Amino acid sequence: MKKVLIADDEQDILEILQFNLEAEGYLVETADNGISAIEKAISFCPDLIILDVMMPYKNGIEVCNHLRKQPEFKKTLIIFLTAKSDDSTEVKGLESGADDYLSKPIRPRVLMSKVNALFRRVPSNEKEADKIILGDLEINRTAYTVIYKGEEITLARKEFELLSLLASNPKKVFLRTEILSQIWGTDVIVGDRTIDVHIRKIRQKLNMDCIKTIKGVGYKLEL
Amino acid sequence: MKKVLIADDEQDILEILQFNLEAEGYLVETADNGISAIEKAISFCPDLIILDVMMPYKNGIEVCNHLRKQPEFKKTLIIFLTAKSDDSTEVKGLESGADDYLSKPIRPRVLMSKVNALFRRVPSNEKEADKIILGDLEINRTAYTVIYKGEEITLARKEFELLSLLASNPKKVFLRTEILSQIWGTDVIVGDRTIDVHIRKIRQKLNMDCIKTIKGVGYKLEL
DNA sequence: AGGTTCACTTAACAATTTGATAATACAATT
DNA sequence: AATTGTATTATCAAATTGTTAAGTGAACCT
Repeated sequence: MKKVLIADDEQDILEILQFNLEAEGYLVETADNGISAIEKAISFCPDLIILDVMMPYKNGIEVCNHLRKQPEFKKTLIIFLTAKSDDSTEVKGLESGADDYLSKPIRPRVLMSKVNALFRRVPSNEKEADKIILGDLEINRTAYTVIYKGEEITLARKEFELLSLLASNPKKVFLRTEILSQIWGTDVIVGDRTIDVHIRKIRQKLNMDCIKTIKGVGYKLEL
Repeated sequence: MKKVLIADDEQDILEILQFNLEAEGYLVETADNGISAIEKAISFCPDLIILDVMMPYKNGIEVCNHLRKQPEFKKTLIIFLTAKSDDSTEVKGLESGADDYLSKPIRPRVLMSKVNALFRRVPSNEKEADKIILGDLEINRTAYTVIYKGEEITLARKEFELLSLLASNPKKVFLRTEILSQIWGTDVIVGDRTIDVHIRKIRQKLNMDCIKTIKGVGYKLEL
């Protein structure tokens, strides 16, 4: 059963949405401000978050930006809700990583269609996809753990994501540009040595040598 | 590079969309009616189709329904475009399997945000390891490996690219100028003996003699 | 607030790999 | 034998990556 978090400061909107979503079989929680939305998102782990743009304490876009930084919310669906229907807000919303945008007044049937359309795109088989086992190496993306040769090793976020990426397609050579855009995103600019340093830390922490360097090309994982 | 098909009967809309999409690096084709949209979809295999709802011969929703029945369009992204902004059309559109809905007038920046947001959700179908197998020689461009007579041999970047190039079209004679422009690019100028030296290294490392020299012309791979 | 810790980034330099060239040797053709 | 084109080898410069240490800023904890 899919979980939906709705954040809006207007009580009646919360009720309408909750009613409609529950009627379609979704599990719903609500929040009435930005701070509480973040807290509930963390505790509730929803599959979809519907965010009003204008809310007390933290507006929807800020909430979205904050959440998208956390790896566990990278894949969560986010829909914005707003009365404002000017371009720049919409663009800002979508660029902060939202999946859709809906302007008030809310038309429940339209909303439901959108919600269903979004869920159609997201494969629900998360359990298998989140665990990668390669010989001595076991990566659990949900639990955020790495076990190498029976030993559990704690990796920092970037290290973890980097190793995950390489492990997601072992033997494939990932170009440095590929790694950058996958892990750092296209708009962040980091120095040349950043990737190397993370690679080094992984090699060091896991005491492994199966991350191969292909000079002038990139890195690959090979057990 | 992602491919986008736009179908609309208004020429100016086609142009605006095409311009904006191409500016972001998409490959664009257009159609100006429903029938032609279906034909182009089949021949062009786009990753995204933008459909005007109101078009001659077959409207957008009919096109969408038709395409969604074909297995090869199950995963294709579809966005509707329309002047009508009544609920029932929107709902019908989304329920016929579209991924999003955009009402005219088109605001290019909003459209681009939506397009980008959708593509973010659909992981680009990682190509299967592209391999070239020629008798005893196996070149894996994804893993960046060469296996010759069962033995894995490490080649430097230029060597690898050079061998790949020759293997990409065995028996074809590659002119020296061709090799230069393919591997070194047009703006880099290198001396006359550079290619020879790399060819020699490959022959040496692989201990092979199937790179034939055609004096005064170029090289070819022949097993 | 103030201080501490930690992840992340950058800088600086060392180590390594690589690619290009020159010099020379060889082979084929005229 | 002279000419033209290619192979071989050694050498050096350039490009690339590895490593260490230090700086930065956010989160956390009094």
